[in-house]
Amino acid sequence: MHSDLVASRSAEQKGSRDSREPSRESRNGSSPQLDAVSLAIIEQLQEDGRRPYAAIGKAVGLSEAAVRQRVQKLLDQGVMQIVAVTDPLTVGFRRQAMVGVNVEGDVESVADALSAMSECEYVVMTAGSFDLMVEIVCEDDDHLLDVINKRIRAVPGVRSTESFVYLKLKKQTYMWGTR
Amino acid sequence: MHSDLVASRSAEQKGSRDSREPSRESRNGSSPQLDAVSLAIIEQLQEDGRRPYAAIGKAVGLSEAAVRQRVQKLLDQGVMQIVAVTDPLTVGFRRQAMVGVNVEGDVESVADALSAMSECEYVVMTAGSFDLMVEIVCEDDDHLLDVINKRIRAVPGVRSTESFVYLKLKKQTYMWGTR
DNA sequence: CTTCGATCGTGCGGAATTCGCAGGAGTAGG
DNA sequence: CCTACTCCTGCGAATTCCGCACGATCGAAG
Repeated sequence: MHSDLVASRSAEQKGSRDSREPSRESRNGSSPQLDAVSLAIIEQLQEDGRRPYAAIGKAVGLSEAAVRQRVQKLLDQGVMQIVAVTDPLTVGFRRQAMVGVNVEGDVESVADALSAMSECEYVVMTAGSFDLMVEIVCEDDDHLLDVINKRIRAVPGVRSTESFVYLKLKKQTYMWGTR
Repeated sequence: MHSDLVASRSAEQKGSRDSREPSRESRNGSSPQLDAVSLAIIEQLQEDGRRPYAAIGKAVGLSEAAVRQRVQKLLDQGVMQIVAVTDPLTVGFRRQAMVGVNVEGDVESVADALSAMSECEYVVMTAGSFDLMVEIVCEDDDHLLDVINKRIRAVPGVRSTESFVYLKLKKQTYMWGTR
């Protein structure tokens, strides 16, 4: 697939539209319209976030400078972030949990309130028997208890919560592009 | 805090043990025993996965080469990975869901089976009304339906599942160290 | 049809970073 | 004391990053 991109480069470049046309319409109203080349760049960086721009350029058929500019734009737009990820349990956070939340009233405002809490690492609005799913990372049991019972339940609009304490993280991947 | 580390460097270096002693005992039996310096390095890379080694070294009080060697070891050991992360909805995966799974028999073997599926991005064993929580990423509704009803439920030992389809991702962070 | 402005890619040279390797220092065990 | 091992440092050399000027394409306006 990389060779495909490379091989078609010159044709693309002088073609009228090439593969840079938006791959899909925006659904959120704020989707920054990614083309195939940016997707390929993201895919490269999902394999290795420190891969040199020149190597990425060779893989996707762009110059080093062009890759650099695209990556910078993707970062600026917030489409992508390049970070180190770990298993929190390994790094000293002893308690982690997924919390299902039921809301009365405006779900989004509750989601915003929870997002503002540093212990909430992941907040998503869902359809199903929970309105929100929230992943929280804590230092110990006391901290966990405090966050769930004092902080989350104190948010106006939170009707009820159900907690799932993590026992063991089995898989964590970020390479959707590469399958 | 950075200045603390930097200031105490020379003392640490000639001290008998310095801050490099393991911060916590291993709980999993396979935890590679991280010291304070490695934690600080991870923290730097959680802010920016492409930060130069020299800059990290200045922040944690190590030479560029030492940081490089430590980062390489952390990557080799699988303690940390440096990757690009995105909101899958932005990158063209239109359906995403959290699935709670109830298991009869060996939970871990079911977790392994689910981990082997490329659509399962995140698999964790939990305590609570689900034995497993699985996050899945799909291209569209058909794909999602297929994964949940055909693939996940076909795994031996899966008793029941409950799905929470993602409506909107509100927060996604990886900076536990920096708070 | 031409021009203007904006976007995007390329090439280049200098600065900065990464890389590999040869020590030095501390520790544990015999 | 000596060896083996681990971890850090310092230093050239190769590579990469970065800023910038220029060319090409496209849409809109004149």
